[in-house]
Formats: sequence, structure tokens, C-alpha cells
Amino acid sequence: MRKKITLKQIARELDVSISTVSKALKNSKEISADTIQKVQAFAKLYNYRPNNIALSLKNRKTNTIGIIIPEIVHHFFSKVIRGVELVANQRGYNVIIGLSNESFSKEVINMEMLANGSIDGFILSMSKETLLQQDYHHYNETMNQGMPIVMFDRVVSEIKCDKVIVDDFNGAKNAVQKLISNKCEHIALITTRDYVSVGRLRTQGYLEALEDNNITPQAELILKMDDTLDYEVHLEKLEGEIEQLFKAHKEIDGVFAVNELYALSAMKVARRMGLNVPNDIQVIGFTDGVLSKHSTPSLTTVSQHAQLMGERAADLLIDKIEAEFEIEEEQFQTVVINTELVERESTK
Amino acid sequence: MRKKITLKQIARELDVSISTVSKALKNSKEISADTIQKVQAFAKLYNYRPNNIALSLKNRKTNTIGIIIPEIVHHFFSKVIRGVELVANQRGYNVIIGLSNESFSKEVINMEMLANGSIDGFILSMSKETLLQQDYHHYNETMNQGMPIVMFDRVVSEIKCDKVIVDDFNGAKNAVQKLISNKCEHIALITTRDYVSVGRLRTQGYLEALEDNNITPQAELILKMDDTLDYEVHLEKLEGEIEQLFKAHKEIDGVFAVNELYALSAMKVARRMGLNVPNDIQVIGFTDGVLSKHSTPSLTTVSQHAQLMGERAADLLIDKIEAEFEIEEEQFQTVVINTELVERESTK
DNA sequence: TTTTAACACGCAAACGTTTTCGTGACTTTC
DNA sequence: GAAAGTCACGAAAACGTTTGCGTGTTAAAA
Repeated sequence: MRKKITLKQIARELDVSISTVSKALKNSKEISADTIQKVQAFAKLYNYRPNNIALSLKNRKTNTIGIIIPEIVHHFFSKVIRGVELVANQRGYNVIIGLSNESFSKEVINMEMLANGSIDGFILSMSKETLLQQDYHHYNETMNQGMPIVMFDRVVSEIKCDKVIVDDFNGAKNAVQKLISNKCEHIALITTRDYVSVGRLRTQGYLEALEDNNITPQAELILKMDDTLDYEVHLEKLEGEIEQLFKAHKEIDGVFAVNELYALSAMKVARRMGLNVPNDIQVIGFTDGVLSKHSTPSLTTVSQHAQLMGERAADLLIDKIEAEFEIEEEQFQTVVINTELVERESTK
Repeated sequence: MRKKITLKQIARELDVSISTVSKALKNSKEISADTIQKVQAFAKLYNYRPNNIALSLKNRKTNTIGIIIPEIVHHFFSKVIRGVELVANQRGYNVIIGLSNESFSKEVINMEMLANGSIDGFILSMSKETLLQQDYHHYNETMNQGMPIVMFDRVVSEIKCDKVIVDDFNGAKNAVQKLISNKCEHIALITTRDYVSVGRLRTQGYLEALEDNNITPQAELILKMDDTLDYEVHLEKLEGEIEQLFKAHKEIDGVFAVNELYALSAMKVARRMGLNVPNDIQVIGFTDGVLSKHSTPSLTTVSQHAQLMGERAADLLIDKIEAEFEIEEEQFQTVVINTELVERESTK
């Protein structure tokens, strides 16, 4: 087992100083051609590579970015990571991940763990618990220490930093408009409680699309699910409530759901009730994941371009990290990613 | 903006030496109670935290593990990551990810990038390209430098290291046995080409289950897909071939597919041909992902316990990292994770 | 022959820690 | 009152780099 070789060892072997070795490897013109040749040959032979940790310490720069998300077994978040990793790698950075598991304290702990020198900046999406507690001190403290943060998807206006968000409002509005254009007259909305900004905006989009078409929104057609429940329980309850809704309102001919799973559940319930999708009832979901693509019928959805979000977030962050000349007037950007309606079989 | 404070700064403020500060923070009994109190109060006030990079350099230990996988937008791999992250965090480690994107060269580059001091060990699953090229030099070189590696799922016997694998053979065998017990007499197999060990083992399990029940395997009932194609093209081709298979062999009453998507495609084709699942034809897939759970009918699958694999891999790796006393006789373990047949609606 | 300049290299500091060892100032002991 | 011991702290090395600057040697210029 041949351990990694260091400058010091090369220097000793070749009977020169450490600095000479370092300079020779960089083709410094302070060093004679002979020595350069000798050192480089030796270094190549022993496969010398500078130690990243030592470089990080010296340069006060790790070339690593931290990403903190609520959950990784999730199509949307994993696509974002892929985007982040893509541009990070292209620009010479590594990516280190932390999972908050939707918990406030895990989010704080993870951030503190990484903020002590391990990374140059954060990309993160808030946990539901943080959103509920509205305690943002850890973000501000981190930024006060000069560590840049880029937030994506689940953001909040109280925090001043760069952001990448989806145009939830227009995405929802367009989806509902599509249903209306497809002759739906009684469109139900299946959404979550409002504390996540994302859910609120999508609801607003739904409402405005209706109003634009002179349709009076009916509160009874709006189903708000509590998504803090256990997953399995949640799902059962969801289907039950959808079924009630459909039974109480036979006139429903369109459904807009704020996520994939809700849309799928709606389709499942519809089928169970003998309704045909899309002939009797048309369905559109949000988030373009595997489920939408492979369900039967496949689901028309609002695509969020998750990977693109990750890419933009990474670019934003790295730009800020590399903007050495501390602009005193901190300027924060919010990048809005446009959604796209992917039409499949669940609409006409 | 208050930058992170260092020992040196505390020392200067309090007019003591750096070593005194360091010791005071550790409650060393070399330091007087007075000084300890003073230093700790000051440190708390300024929220002092030791710099991880400096510690890593000093200790020659980063408390970070690297994980390299072919793809992250994938239920199986993201579940593995979740498992790794879970135990890594519990044991005080961070996780840094690298995506090979199924490419040999990206795998090599990623490994080299991380192997230069950034991490203490690797957890990885080989890319398809590496599997095809059978070039394993980068693994061996990394291990020669004293960096431990744990491989999972896609492994190869030529590489001597710790491994965590799924019992693909018995998983497949049990699945097929289940179909046979459910009175299936003509069971088709939809699989990939053999270069991935995983595919080969599942095929063997299928064959042995048939033989155990005195059923002669028929080559015409085995469909081997080339999965190196572009995803969309692949899918279309897949459905076409399954349809041909079903039409040519109307007697097929059971299907075992080596992954979720193949199983779903089989169900889709069956439905299109007017066949009822599970009454006319029963289907079992491999890999317990979201698709299986939420398809209609929901899919009976062989669950791989991906998260558990990640947890075991992380434990294995950290155990090795922390086993200081270099056992000369390197002993490598292979942990086999048992599969579990999750019965849903696609079987009787 | 003396001065100057170029060359090729080494020294040392710095990044932020931890830890071993040395050392003054007191206190105790006989 | 001298020897020994205790206490509380500082100096310095080490981890592996990079880099500004100083310096000895040789060659060119005066």
C-alpha cells in the first residue's frame, strides 16, 4: 500500500527544497529546466496530486458547495441535485449533500456542520417545519458570516438572498385555462394547506384562471389536504375525500391537482367510480415526474424544469462565490423559471 | 458582516496564547478556572466553532465519505443515498456525491477529484460503461493509496473490497415461484443483456424456479432488451417487442420483469390487448419504486431494501475507516441483503 | 579586476488547529 | 531557607500547500 505522496517527500528524495518542488511543478521560471524536468518526472512516476484539504486551508476556499434539501427520494429534488452537480462539476466544484428530512432541527444542525469551513456556499430548499415555525435565524447567521446562500422552490420573502423559483402562479393558471379551453365547466382543485408558498400560489393561479373566464369559484370544489400526516394514512384519507367530493359534485368535469400524487389519486378514484379520463373528467397535475409519464392514462402536467432550477441555482451561487470584489450594495436576484404544460392522455 | 472567528483572534483579544485558548475550550486542567471561564464566555459570545478544514488537515481525516453513483434521478439510488446519509450523519460524517452518469471517464474523474484528501472513503456503484469496458484500474489505485471502498449493487468479483449486494438470484426465484404457485404455466421473462451481473443473476433465478417445478424453459419466452439505447426510443421498442411476444405466445399467463418499467410496460401492453391483469396474466417486477406502488393495478414487486443497502454500506465503510490498527490480512466482507416479495394487485 | 546582473534555489510565513514539552512563579516540605 | 513540587501558561512543531523575498554562485559588463 503506497500512501499518497507529498511535496515534502518528493523534496527529500530529490534533495531539493519543498518550494523548489512546488514551483517546478508549476513550471515557474525561477527554476532551471533541468530541475523542472527531474521533478515533474518524479511526480508523474509517483502520481503526485496536491492535497485538497491543504489547498482549501491555504486558499480559504474549498471549491465545494453544500446543498440542503428536505428529502432525496423525490423526483423533483433529485432532479435539482442533478442540475446542481452538473454545473458545479463543470465549474470545478464538488457537491456535498445534507438532508433535513423536513425537520427544522436537522436543517440547523446540518447547516452548522457544513458552515464551519467545509463549503463555500449553500443551495437549499426549506423544510416544512421551518416554514411552519418561521424561524429563519440560521439562514441569516450563516449569511452574516459571509457565506452566500441560494434558495430554491420553497422560499420566503423575509430572507434576503438569491432565489430560484418556479412560476407557480402562471403554471397553475395556464393549466386551468387549458381545462377551460377544453370545455371543462366545473373544475375542482386539490391542494395542500397554505403554509407552503408554493401551494398558495398555485391556488391563486387556479382562482384567477376561473375569474378570467367569468366562472365563479366555488369553495366546495376546493379540497385542501393536510400533508403533515403520515404518508400512507395521508394517501388513504386523500382518496376518501376525493371520492366524497366527486360524489357530492357529479358535475365536476375537470381536476387540477397541485402535485402528481393528488392527480393520480383523482384518476384512480374516477376510474373506480366508472368515470373515463379524459372523456368524463380531465385531469392535470403539477410536477413532471415518473408517475405522470408512466401512469395509465398518462398525466398531463405542469413541468417545473427541476434540473434547470438546479443549474441556475448553482450558477448563481458560484457567481457570487467568485465575485471577490465584495460589492457593498448586496444585490440579490430572483430567477423565475417558466413552467411548461406537458400534454398527455389525461386531457383531450 | 462578521467573519468567522478563529483561535488566534480570541487569543489576541484576551491577551493569552493560542494554545491557552485551545486548551481552555477543552476544559483542560492545565488552565485555571478563571481563564477557562473567560475564554469560554468570549467564545460563546462570538459563536466560535473550530474550522473543519484545519481539523481535517491536522488529523488527516475529513469525516466525509464520498458516494459515486451512475444516476441520481432514480428511486433505487436515491434511496441508497438516503440510507448512507442517515448512518453517516449519525456517526458524524458528511456525504459528498459524484455522479458518473453511467460514463467511465466521469467516474474516473470524479474519483480522482475526491481521492486527493477530500474524503476518507468511497461508497460506489459501477457505471454501465465501466462494467462493459471491464477497466477497474481506478478502483485498485484508490485502494492502494489506503482509501477504503465499499461497492453496492453493481459489483464485480475481480475487485477485492467490501460489498453490499441484493440477493438477486433468490429474489427472482421466489418471484417466479410465486407465479408458478399462482397457477401460471407459461411465464415470460423480460430482462436486459447480461453484462450487468444483476441482470444475469435474475435470469438464473427465473430459470432455476422453472426447473425446480419441472417446467422446461423456453428461449422464445425470454425477451432480452438492449438498455444502452436512448431512453424514449428504448421504451417504444420495448413495448413493440412485448406486444410481439404476447401475440406470438397467447399462452403466456405470467410475466417476470427485471425492473419496474419493464413490468409496467408489460401491463400496459396487456391492457391494450384486452387482457386483464391479474386474471388473464399476472405480473411481477423487481425494484420497489413509486411506480409499482402507484400504478393501476399496483405492481407486485421484489423489494430490494435500497435504504438498508445504503445503511449497511455506510456502516461497513465507517467501520473500516475507523479500524486504525491496519489488520495486515485485509478481510473483505460481502453483505447480502435479502429481498422481499411485496404482493399487490398484479398477482392473484 | 571590480561591479552588476541574472540565475537557481532555499527560507519562512501563512492558513487554523492540537498537543508535547519547557519554564517561570509560587507553594510546600524538611 | 533551600530543595522539591505544583500551577498556569507559552513556544513550537506538525498537517501540506503557496509565494514573496533573500542569497550565494556564476557570467557578463565596465
